Formats: sequence, structure tokens, C-alpha cells
Amino acid sequence: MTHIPANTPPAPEESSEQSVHRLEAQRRANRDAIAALGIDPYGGRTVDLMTIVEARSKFDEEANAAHQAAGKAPPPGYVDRRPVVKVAGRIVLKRDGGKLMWMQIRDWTSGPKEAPEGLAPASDGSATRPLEPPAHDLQVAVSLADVAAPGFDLSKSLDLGDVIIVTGPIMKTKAGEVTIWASRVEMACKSLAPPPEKWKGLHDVEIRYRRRYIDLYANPETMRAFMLRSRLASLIRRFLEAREFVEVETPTLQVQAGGAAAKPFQTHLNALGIDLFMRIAPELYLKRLLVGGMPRVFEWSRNFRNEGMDKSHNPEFSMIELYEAFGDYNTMMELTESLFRECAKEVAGGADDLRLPFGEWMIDFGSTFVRVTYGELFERALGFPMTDAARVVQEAKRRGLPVVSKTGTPLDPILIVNELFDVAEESIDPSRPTFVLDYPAPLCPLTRPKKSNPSVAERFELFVGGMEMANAYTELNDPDIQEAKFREQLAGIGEDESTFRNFDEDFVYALKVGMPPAGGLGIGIDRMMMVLLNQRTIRDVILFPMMRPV
RNA sequence: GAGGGCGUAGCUCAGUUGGCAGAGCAUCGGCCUUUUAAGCCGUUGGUCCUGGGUUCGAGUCCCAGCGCCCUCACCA
Repeated sequence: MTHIPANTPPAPEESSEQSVHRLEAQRRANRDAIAALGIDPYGGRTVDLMTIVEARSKFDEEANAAHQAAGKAPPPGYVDRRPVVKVAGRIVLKRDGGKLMWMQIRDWTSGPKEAPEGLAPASDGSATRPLEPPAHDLQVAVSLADVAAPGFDLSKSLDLGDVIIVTGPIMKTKAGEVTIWASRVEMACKSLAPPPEKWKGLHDVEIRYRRRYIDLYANPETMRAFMLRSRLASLIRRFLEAREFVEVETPTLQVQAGGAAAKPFQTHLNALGIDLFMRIAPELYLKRLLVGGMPRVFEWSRNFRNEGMDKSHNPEFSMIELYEAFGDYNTMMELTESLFRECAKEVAGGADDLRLPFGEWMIDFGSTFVRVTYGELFERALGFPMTDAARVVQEAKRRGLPVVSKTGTPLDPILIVNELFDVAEESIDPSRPTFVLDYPAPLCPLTRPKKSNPSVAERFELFVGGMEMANAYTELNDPDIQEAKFREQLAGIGEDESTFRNFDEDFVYALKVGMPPAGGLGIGIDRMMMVLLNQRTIRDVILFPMMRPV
């Protein structure tokens, strides 16, 4: 779909009747009719509201049966004990039967459509019907006899998409559906824009992303996913706080964008007359906090990387980075596994089975995560050890990978190994969360080497569902080695990169002040949410993903 | 960046060999106090993504562009 249609407001200078879409014009007329009843079409502060789920839970079978038994002429002394509820919701269906209207209203708790759990006999016993309606929207009945003026006249002028507040006893209809039998109907807000089709809903993915506010109410599954993401974010914070990590905030606007190798966004600070970068990682600031004596820190960091966009990359994305003084990559591995498992438990809703669907796979968060070293994985996937330089070069040539640099000098074999390692990564079972650990030291210049084997860096990456989820290190805290590695990196970059790669002298100075040994970890939160919420594209876990402007 | 697919009413979608622009829902009018995507009768609504071209005639064929989706490439 292309055009974002005509229900956008007209520019002021052309707001003639003709420029307003006919469907909007009709809704404006209905709004005027509501105003003419003395009702504010945009409502006001409202107290004592409950959600649709709460209202539904108030239903009392006995009180409902007693009320039915009392009939139209209740005996003296009869008291209606059906609980009275008050609910706000958006109208998604309306059936006007003249003096009796039926509506379905929806709020954020209504929940997605589900397959009926079974069939129940119809009232005459001759046929069957679904036990529950397809969506958990709440039915409202508006009867001329029972709704106080001007609620009935208001209801006549309501359009699909309006938000209303309904008060009345919660009861069950003859057909067995829990319903508010309205005594009051009030206006919360008028909707001037035509809603999506009532049954097929909103499918156009472009409109879903650009106009998430429609997607959220029109597709309860979208609401469910983002509500769950929020619950998981809260859980992650509580998990880290329970382990005595403190949440900090460090600069998003940075003089130099460090801590990762990515192209940054550039901006300008007028007050100081200087160019700045949006951060690509919070790493170097968080480590400064360890130098200062904070024992365990984490940041929920929005990072900005000026690179490609695809189903696992958005230009701005969320990452948790954390540092633990006196930890190392082993403590980070334990923490990572526990964190993912706790999140999976939350998604599973208390079930023992922690296998969660992700596309065609069932990802097993319950079993111990697979641990495999870089070298083992390489040999298993390629069929020869990465130390076999001749086979490495031979295999790279066979796959058309470069074995000499642009200047014609032979590439370091370890760099060729790293090219071939993509093949190894693809051999990881997507349904088994897998730690790949002990990377070759030359590939990880900023990581502490193993004391027992300096050719191996204490680093791991976690792969889940075919994606890189997390990256952790035993951090380097020797200022001289850090400085040398920085200079080495700077020497090896091209001119285009040199504009935003700088030597962070202050960070090296911080290490001279002294940083305790530490473990560091970064988790790509959006990708983590993808596998936990079973969403195959990052745009389905980001409320407002980057879109080309229309 | 390369290849492929898609773009038609507010929404969801058809549209045959190039021959009057279609359906369902929504809207609007009428009937209806237990409906369940309510029903019945009637009604309105179009920049066929944009701009060129071929043709007597283009939603359809050709060229260019725009947007979205998919695959691949790039991507600490």
C-alpha cells in the first residue's frame, strides 16, 4: 500500500467542506449531534473505571439467575444483586436493533482472538456454537427502557471507533454472553477517522508501522506483544537490581562515539559550537563508573548506528550493558542464562515447559544452554581445525573469500578463519541457545586473554534463533595494553572512518587511575524480545520503527 | 547495493486476451427490544501509487520514478 489516505486533516487554508472526506464529514455531523444533546464529545476526568477483564470477572452467576427468575415483574423485596461495573472502551462493533442496540467495546485487556476452546449446546439443544466469542471484547446492551437520558440518543449517534464509558449491571444474555446491560452511556472521545474493516481488521503492514495507534487497538495481538515487552523490561530491571546492579544513565550525545565499531549519527551543539555524535554504545562511560568505585552498573541504553536496516537491525535500538567488578566472562555467562530463563518463564506464564515458539522452531530455554568454544565449532562445521593454515586458505579460496588484502599482501590466517566462521555460526541449532566462547585473541584486541592460554580471549557471544543476542568479555583493565590496542586499531582504519574514530585519552587515563577486574555484557534487547515474543522482524517489537518519510 | 513480489473505494480484496471500475464490510436512508461478523430493503463512494510511452482504446502492455514486503549482500 502506498498512499496514506484521505483521513488526514486538511491543511487549514483548504478546510472547505469539499476537502473533508465524506466519511469524516459524516462523523463530524454525528459529533455535532452529540454536542447538540449537551454532551461534550471529548469527555473528561472519569473515576471508578475498571478494565474489561475486571468487569468480566465480576459476573455473578447466582445473582444473574436470581434476576432472571424474578422476571419482568419482580416480587416485593427483590433486590438486584448483579454487580454494577463501569468500563471505558472503543466501539468495535455495533448492531442497532431500533429500541435495543448491541455494541462490542475493546480496551487494552480485551486480548487477542483465540480459537474457541470447545463447543457448547445451543439453547434449544439442537446445535452447537463456540463457547466464547472470537475476541474478548465486551458486549454492551443499550435498551431504550433502561438507559437514562440522554444516553440512548447519544448511543444512536455513536460511530465505530468512538470511545465510550458504560455503566450497568454485568449479566448474561439468553445466548450466554457476558454483557453490560447499560444504565448509563457517556462519551470519552469521538473518532473522526474511519476504522479498519470490522472482521478482517488492519493487515497493511505499512499502515501498521506508520500508524501504530490504529494497529494497537485494531490488532489485539499487537497490544499483547508490546504489553508483554513492557512486563519483561520491568522483570529485567528487577532481576538486575536483585543482583545488586544499579541503573545509571550516561551521555547519549558524545564528543567521540566509542565502545563499538559502527558508523555514528552526527549532530551539532549550538551552545558550544561543536559537532557531536549520538552514542553507538555506553561501554566506555560505564567502565569509568567502575573506576569511580561503583561495584555493579547497568544501563538500558538506546544506541544509534548509522548502518543498514533489515529485519534484525533498526537504526536506533535498545541494549542492556552491564559491568560487574571482580566478575569475568564466566559470571556473565551464568547471569545471561539465568536472565533469559527468567524471561522465558514470564512468557510461559508459569508452565514448566520453557520451549517457546519462534517462527518454525521451538526454542528451548529450559535446558542448560549449549556451550561450545570457537575452535570446536569451527572444526565441527568446517571439518578441519582452524590452526591448519593451509586448509584454511584452501577453503577460503574454494568459497571465493579474499585471502589477500587490498594492497596485495597475504591476509593474516586468523582473519581468514574469521571469514569462514560465518559458516560455523550458521551450523548452530537455532532452537538451542548457544554460547560460543573463547574467541581467538587477535580478533578481540580489547578483551583480556586467558591467563592459561594467551592466544584465547575471554569472550562469548550468545546465539538464539539464528541471531546474535549477547556479547560478553572479561574486560581489559591494563591501561598500557588498552592504549596500544587503541592506537593499533586507529592505524588500521580507512580515511572515511577516521572522521569519527578518535583516541579516547580520558578513558585511558581512567584506566590509569585503576579499574578493578570486571566482567562486561551487552544484550540486544530488541532481538531478545523477538525470540521471546515470537516476532520475526524487529519492527514488530519496536513501537515506532524507522520508516522512510512519506 | 542486487534480484523478486506488491500498490485498485475508508478497510479487506477481485479484476479474464487490452474493450463501460467491481465485491464484502464500513457509510447514508428505511424496518426491527436478546443480537453474536445480527438480519432484510434501498443508497453513496475511485488521482486504479506518480509521470511518460504504445494503442482507436491501458487498472491491464512498455519505460522511468516513489513506497512497502521478501531473498541475498553489507553490518562488534
